[in-house]
Amino acid sequence: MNLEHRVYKKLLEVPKGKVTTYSELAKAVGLKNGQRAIGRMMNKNPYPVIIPCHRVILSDGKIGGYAWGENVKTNMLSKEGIKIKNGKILDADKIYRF
DNA sequence: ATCTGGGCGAGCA
DNA sequence: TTGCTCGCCCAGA
Repeated sequence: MNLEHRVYKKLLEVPKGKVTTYSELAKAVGLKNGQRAIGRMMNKNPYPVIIPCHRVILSDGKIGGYAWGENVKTNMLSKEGIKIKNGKILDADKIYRF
């Protein structure tokens, strides 16, 4: 199982209604400062439907980018119960920690 | 609030 | 194989 799959699997641990950060995810798979690497993997996500890559946000609470459009990402999160304001989540406690 | 350098890994020449 | 670019970033100043 390569790094990408480990990342995807970790991401699947994040329950609906919660989100995680690139930083947390990176550390969870053993990367100290591989946040950008995580982002790249999400961008090249081979399973856009089964992998909830929209549940990954920036460590400062901002939504960040998204291959299909940041607005799409924002909408999806809203439907899952995450409150978003000006591109940032309101409830920091919604962030899932591994 | 803005800028900056650092950082990791996949893809392609 | 080596080298370089790019991407949904981060922490510090």
